[in-house]
Amino acid sequence: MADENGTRSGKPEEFRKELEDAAKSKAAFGVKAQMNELAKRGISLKGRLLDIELMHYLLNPESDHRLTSLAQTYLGISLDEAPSSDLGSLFADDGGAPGEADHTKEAEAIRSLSGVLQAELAAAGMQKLYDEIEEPLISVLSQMELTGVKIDLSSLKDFAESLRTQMNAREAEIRGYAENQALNVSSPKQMGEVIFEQLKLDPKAKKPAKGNWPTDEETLSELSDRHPIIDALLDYRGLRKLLSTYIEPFPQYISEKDGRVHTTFNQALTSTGRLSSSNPNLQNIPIRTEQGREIRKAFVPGESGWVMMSADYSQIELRVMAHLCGDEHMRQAFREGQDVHAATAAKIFRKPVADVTADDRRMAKTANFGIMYGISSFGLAQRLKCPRAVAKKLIDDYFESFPSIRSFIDGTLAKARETLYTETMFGRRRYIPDINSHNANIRAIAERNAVNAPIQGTAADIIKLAMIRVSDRLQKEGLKARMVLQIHDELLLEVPENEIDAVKALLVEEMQGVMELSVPLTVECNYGKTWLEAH
DNA sequence: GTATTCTGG
DNA sequence: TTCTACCAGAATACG
Repeated sequence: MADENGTRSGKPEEFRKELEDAAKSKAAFGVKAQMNELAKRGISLKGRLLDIELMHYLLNPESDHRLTSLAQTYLGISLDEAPSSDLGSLFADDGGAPGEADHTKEAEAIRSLSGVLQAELAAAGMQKLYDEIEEPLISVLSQMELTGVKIDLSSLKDFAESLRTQMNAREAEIRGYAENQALNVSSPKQMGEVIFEQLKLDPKAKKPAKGNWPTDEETLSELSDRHPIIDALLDYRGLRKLLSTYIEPFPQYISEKDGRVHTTFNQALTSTGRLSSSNPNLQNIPIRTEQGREIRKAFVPGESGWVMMSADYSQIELRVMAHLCGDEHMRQAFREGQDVHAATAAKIFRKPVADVTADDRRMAKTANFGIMYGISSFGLAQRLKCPRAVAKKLIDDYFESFPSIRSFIDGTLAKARETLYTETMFGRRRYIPDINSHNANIRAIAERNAVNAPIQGTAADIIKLAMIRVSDRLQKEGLKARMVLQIHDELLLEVPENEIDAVKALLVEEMQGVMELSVPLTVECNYGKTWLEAH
């Protein structure tokens, strides 16, 4: 941050004026964090935001974006480590305030880099992606981070106590079975030895050459008939996870100023263009188990008379794939609002939809996801717990039923081999340097990444654009409702009761209308007193 | 610091 | 012969 005197102008008031001057471009490294700090001091950063970290993230999402590396690579100059967070670097467009001579070397580097990287973006066809998606998203995310979300800890107290009691009982039970009161039940190494060496629950299992016995859920659930220690351990782990990850850490994240939790949305991190969330991660709050869902009940509106509202894209990645490959059968299924996994099953098993069994559907659903992730017959067999030959037949039938999906995959791979990158509908790139590797395993991983990145990345582009549109609309219409979280295909808002209808309509309209695909983008929107009820 | 495990999309 | 579905973050054990 700038010191109290301002670093560029003589007086703090002049500095504020420049920061809030929409006609002045601001270049910086990591604009969102600086925007947050300014906002806390009542200063609203305006004007073009040339974030060199974000620009470089677009140029190559998986590379190192540190300022020192960028200065070295693009300018050939060495900067000191531990860069200052001095806002003196914010000004891009002129020589600084009158009479100001001592620009830091770092600020000069940032200024130069902003020009160089903009040119690189234009050359790569990603100027619009920056200008129309990532740059406007900075202030949307800044606002979401500053707003935070209310987590009602008092509502979790009794639940936490109950979990602790259950967990302690399970721990004692496990130590009893193992006849070892010193056993660390949380140690996979120790539990592996108890299960496979002491109790010998799987006589066929061979000790791994290196490392420990595997004790993950998938392995253990196979053995649950053999001894009650298995279910006790799985139960213990589930309880412990909830307590140690989703309940006990939260008090430390609650701000003393507003009593809310403020996550950080990382905008320049993932390989595909998704956001991530950290400190705390609010994108992996449990929902699948009954006890896990209790946690979502604690996510509540900050004011009485408000509700939580959730709007999520239905099957967005599968729709993106249907659009990208142009498969007529899959597109038709979506257009007609069919159950797409059931429709897939009908096609690959060559039977009417009415005859599709739950098991047919489950296999087709697994296959659909598998295709998007660049499946192998071995991988599909493992997931379906079926013979590899059966899985291979399923994949063959799948591609025979959806030949355009195979063409899409082949075309994507061919282009990647040629250019060494793939791109989303919006031109976002992911480089695939190993696509021509002579090592089959490395090449296979690269191919899976190449197939998945345009699908996952296009979905990420779509929801980012929707966030910008929703934020604009809320502001233009003078609504008090505010976005608080994004969870990849879902937006969570808190909304005053008298705005419910307006916000619901606005969300559906903006999210569905982000862009026209050859399949409809459908959004489901619900609200309630808690996040759980809104979902 | 790495490995394991589990949470989400 | 080996490995095996994509993208993440956090807590914990252990060397």
